Amino acid sequence: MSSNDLSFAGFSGSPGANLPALRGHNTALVLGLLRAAGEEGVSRLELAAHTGLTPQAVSKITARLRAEGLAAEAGRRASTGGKPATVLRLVPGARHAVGLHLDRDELTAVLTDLAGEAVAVRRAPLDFEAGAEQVLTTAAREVTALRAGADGSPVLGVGVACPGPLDHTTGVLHRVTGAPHWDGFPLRDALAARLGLPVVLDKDTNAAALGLAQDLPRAAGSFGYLHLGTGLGAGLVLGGSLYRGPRTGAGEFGHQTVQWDGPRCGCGRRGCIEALCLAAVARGDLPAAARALGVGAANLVELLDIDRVLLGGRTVLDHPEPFLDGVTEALTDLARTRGGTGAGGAVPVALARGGARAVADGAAELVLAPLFGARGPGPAGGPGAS
Amino acid sequence: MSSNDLSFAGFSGSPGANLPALRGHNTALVLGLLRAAGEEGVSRLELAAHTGLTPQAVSKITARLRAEGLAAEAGRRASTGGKPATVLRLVPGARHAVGLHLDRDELTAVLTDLAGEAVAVRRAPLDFEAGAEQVLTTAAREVTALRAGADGSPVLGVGVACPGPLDHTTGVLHRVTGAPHWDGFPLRDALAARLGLPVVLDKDTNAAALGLAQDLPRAAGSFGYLHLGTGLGAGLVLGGSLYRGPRTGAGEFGHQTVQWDGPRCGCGRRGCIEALCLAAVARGDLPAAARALGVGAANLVELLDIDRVLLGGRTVLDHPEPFLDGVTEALTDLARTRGGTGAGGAVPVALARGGARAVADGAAELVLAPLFGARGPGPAGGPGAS
DNA sequence: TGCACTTTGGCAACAGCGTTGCTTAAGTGG
DNA sequence: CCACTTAAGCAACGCTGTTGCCAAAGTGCA
Repeated sequence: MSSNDLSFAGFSGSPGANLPALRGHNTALVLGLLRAAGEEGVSRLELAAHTGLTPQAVSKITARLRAEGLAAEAGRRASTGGKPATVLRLVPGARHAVGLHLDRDELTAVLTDLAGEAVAVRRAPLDFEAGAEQVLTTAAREVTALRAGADGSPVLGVGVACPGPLDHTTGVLHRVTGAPHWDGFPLRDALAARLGLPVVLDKDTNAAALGLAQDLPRAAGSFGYLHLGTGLGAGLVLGGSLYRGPRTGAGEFGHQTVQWDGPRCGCGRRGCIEALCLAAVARGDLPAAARALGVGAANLVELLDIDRVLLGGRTVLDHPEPFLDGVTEALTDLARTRGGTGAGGAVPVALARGGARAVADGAAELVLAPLFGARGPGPAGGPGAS
Repeated sequence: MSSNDLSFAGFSGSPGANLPALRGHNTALVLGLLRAAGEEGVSRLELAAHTGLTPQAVSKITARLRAEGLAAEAGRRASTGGKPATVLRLVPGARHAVGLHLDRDELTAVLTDLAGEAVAVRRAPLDFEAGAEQVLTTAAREVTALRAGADGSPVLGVGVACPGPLDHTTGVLHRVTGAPHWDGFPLRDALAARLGLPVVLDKDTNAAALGLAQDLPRAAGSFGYLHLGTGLGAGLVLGGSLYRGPRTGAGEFGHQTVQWDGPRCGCGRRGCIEALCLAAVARGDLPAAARALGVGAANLVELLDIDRVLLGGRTVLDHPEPFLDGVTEALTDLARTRGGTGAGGAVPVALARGGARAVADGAAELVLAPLFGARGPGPAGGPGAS
């Protein structure tokens, strides 16, 4: 593997797996564990235990990673009665990625290392509705400026996060509210052509959720990220991996009906969370907005059995407490009615890490995440070994 | 591989993949395509095209399957200018599985072949609340009686579908409403010990959804199965595979709030779909019940971007039309507000195939599905090759 | 009737994956 | 000083899908 070609993860496209795909899968798995270990590092034997591979296989894989500069030895552990274990660590600076958050009025761009840490940030005013040409020019300028910070190491690609509906698989925008001329525009390919870099496009909420997923302890986690800004949306991480749905339409949380005989929403129907929430925010009644959000969060938790709810978006970030309190109360109430299923207790609510930069950081993760293993949900379930 | 050991699908447990796992993965993939092809069969080259494997690899895999009796040659295609293709078909009778539906007042047991077709059905009255001993005895008796129908071919295992909350991974029941003594009972292991067969336990709605998933054209499908009987629940198939959530809690659809200031539900909260729905059914107003169901279905479609809604359960099966009409109307209304995203049109609604036996058929699928490939959602998405 | 062509599928040799068996490295503890 | 334990590498190996080549079995035109 040389320079920019980091297409691990195999299994892309056709489902059949051959030897290169298998190698890619295991390599990505090991890289993912190295990343999760962070500064502390991991020993080869620990990697073997976590992956289920033999120590010898891990030795070969890590030897390749070291040869490519992606991993390095970093001291030793204290002995436990025998030869002390050699600690391996990810070399974060070996590759970089760019995350681009195109919001309605502002562009945020970050250059991150392999660990997902931002090493440079740029902001610029943006009029998203002004049209493709202007946006592309601004975006290309900012990305080019950031690339200098990579300091020689390859930039793997650019992750782009946008508001409106869009198709992740094709990289095409759909009728963005307030900017109809964007409908059908192949933003991904257009930007890729300008930059000469791979580009991945996704919704802002999905990018943020993907970024937040990297903080979770293990791959098994499921959570919902609720983003309340000028609108209300959600990103869903199920079984450790981002769930986009067949048309990148999953996470349309704002128009969930929670009061079917309620006030009419801009979408034409009644009692949508977004309408209830934003109306309450407009009249300054944040607790009421939080209650509406809480009802939706409870529905989400109940329907998808998720482990955690994270809140973000400008409106929440401006006044976090009332929202945290309101949603916590709704979920506590839910837990009470469910009677505590053993491990019981309410599903925890927290503020999403990253603040205003959460989306841009997550956008970079659109490029990085595939390198570290897809961590999809397992098989539909097999016969228990009786 | 001999007799009962059909543990394909590899990748179970630890995520690291070795050669046996790879072989299992591809074998399951081919078996899945053979099953999907049904009576028509598939040629080796078609299998190669669908899996992305080379024709030679497919030849080796199918040769093994034929040696094991799981596949057979079945005539030839018409020539297209060269040597006519040999058609391969699954041999449905090579293995069997048992599906067990334990409802509150009745037991339904089916013996199915590899294709999932029922070859024998038994029903027996059951008092689920009477206690474990009685239920186990009845279940063991019925399964034993069915096994005779397998006629020498190995029975792979027993899939068991129950109402209440339970844990699929451990096979343990949780506080079933009306039968507190079941709480914590290890039904899977107890039944496996009696029968000497592998047992898989899951919720009735999950089993039904898994069964219905086999009818879908391709692996990519996502749908929600809404089951309205004595209660209201759902089974979610996302990206072609059943989504259970971390604690087998996903699909708790009945207590979704759709009218947060509505009438109080038995669960303690207000405006749950189940309460609204069942109240309407009780007073004979099926259109109103359907409207409530429709609001929930629209929420589901919007949140998870699913392709299809299927309805089932006794209450729906008794009078399908009003429910189909009501839910269709709700989804048509939703599609109108969304403005038709290109391929547009409303998400289709249909009655679940299988009628009263849908759950039992699906229970058998708990055993069969792992043999045919897990078909989980793909990686979180990689950089498009610019 | 014959021959060129196309398509299907198997045989044999091969590269490369993780595994196994064994050896070396580098500590602890009596 | 030596037995013991733990970590990690070397070499040989089994098995995977792949590649190159060839036989089988049709069509279609001369």
